[in-house]
Amino acid sequence: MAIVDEMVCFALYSASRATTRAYTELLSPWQLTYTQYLVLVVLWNEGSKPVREIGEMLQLDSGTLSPLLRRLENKEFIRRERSQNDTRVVNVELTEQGSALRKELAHVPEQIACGTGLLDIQSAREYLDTLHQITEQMQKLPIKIQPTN
Amino acid sequence: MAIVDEMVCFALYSASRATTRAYTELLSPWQLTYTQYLVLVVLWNEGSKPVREIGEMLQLDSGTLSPLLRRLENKEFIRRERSQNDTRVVNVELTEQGSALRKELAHVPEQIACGTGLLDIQSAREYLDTLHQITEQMQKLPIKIQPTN
DNA sequence: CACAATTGAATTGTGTACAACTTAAAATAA
DNA sequence: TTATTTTAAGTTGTACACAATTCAATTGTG
Repeated sequence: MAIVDEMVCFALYSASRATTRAYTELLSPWQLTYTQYLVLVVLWNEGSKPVREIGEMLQLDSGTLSPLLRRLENKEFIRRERSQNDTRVVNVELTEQGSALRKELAHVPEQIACGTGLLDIQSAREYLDTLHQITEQMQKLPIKIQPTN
Repeated sequence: MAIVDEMVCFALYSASRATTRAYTELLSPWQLTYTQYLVLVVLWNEGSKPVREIGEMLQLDSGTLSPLLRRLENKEFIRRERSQNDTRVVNVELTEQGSALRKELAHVPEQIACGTGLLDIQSAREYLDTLHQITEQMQKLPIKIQPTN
C-alpha cells in the first residue's frame, strides 16, 4: 500500500508539472508564468490586496512573491503601494493593462478544461475533495513536536 | 465547468507542493530533496542507468539532472561513468553508501502513506488513473501546429 | 568514404519554491 | 512610556524546472 501511495505522490508531481507547462505555454504570448497568472486571477476576483493576503491565498511566502511581483510590476500589469495606515503593508493593485488582461486571457480556462479530461462537475468536485484532503494531510506531516517556548 | 477545472489545477499544484515539502522534511536528515530521492528510487529499483533513461522515467531533462546528479555525486551516493561503447552516454550507478540508503529510508514510504489519507488500494488506483489521464492530456495541450520542415 | 543530421550530456539563463535572515514598523507587556 | 514581541515585506542562498544553446560523438545517407 505504501508503494501505491508513493506512486500517487509521483503522479501528483508529474500532473502538476504537466499542468504548469500547459499554462505557461498558453500564457507565453504574454510572457506570463503560471504563478504570475495565479496572482492576476486573485486580483481580478478580489481587487487590490496586500502581499500577505495574496500569499495566504496561494500559499506562497514573500521570498517567492516579492521578486514575482517585481516582475509583474516591470511588465506594468500591477502597481505596489505602501499602505498609509500601516507602512509595513504593501498593497498590490491592477493597472489598466492588468485589468484588461482578464478579457484577453478569457480563453485560458476553456483551453485548460480540455486538458483535465474531467467530464462532469460531479466527478471534478470529488476529485477536488481528494486533492484538498491530501494537501491538508501532507501539511500535517511529518508530525512535528510543537515548539513550546 | 472551466472554472472548476482551473480549481483542479490549483489543487493539483498545492497538493504537489505540500507533498514535496513533506518528503523534503522527512529526508532532511540526509540532506536529500524529493527529486534526488526519486533518482535514488529509480537506481534502487533498476540498477545503473544512463542519464537519459533516468530522465525518461522521471520526465526530467539534462538541465535539471546534470546539476542534481553532481550534487548526489558530491554526497557520494552515486558515481557517474562515461560508457565505453558510446562515450556520449554517462552511466549513473549507486555507491556502497547510496545502496545502503535504501534500508535507512525504508520508513519514508510508510510515513508518506499516512499523508495521502487514501484508505484502500482500490480508490488509490482509481485516483492514479485520473492523475495519469490529466498528465497525458496536459502534455497534448496546447494543440500545436506540427513543424513541417 | 565524406558529410549532414541526430543524439547525449552539459551549460547558461530565467523563474519559481522555500528556508533563514534582515529591517522597519506596529502591537503588546511591563 | 519604555521595552519586548510580533508582524510585513524584502533579501540571500540553495535547489529544482525548463527553454535554449553548445559540444562532442555517433548514425545515417549519398
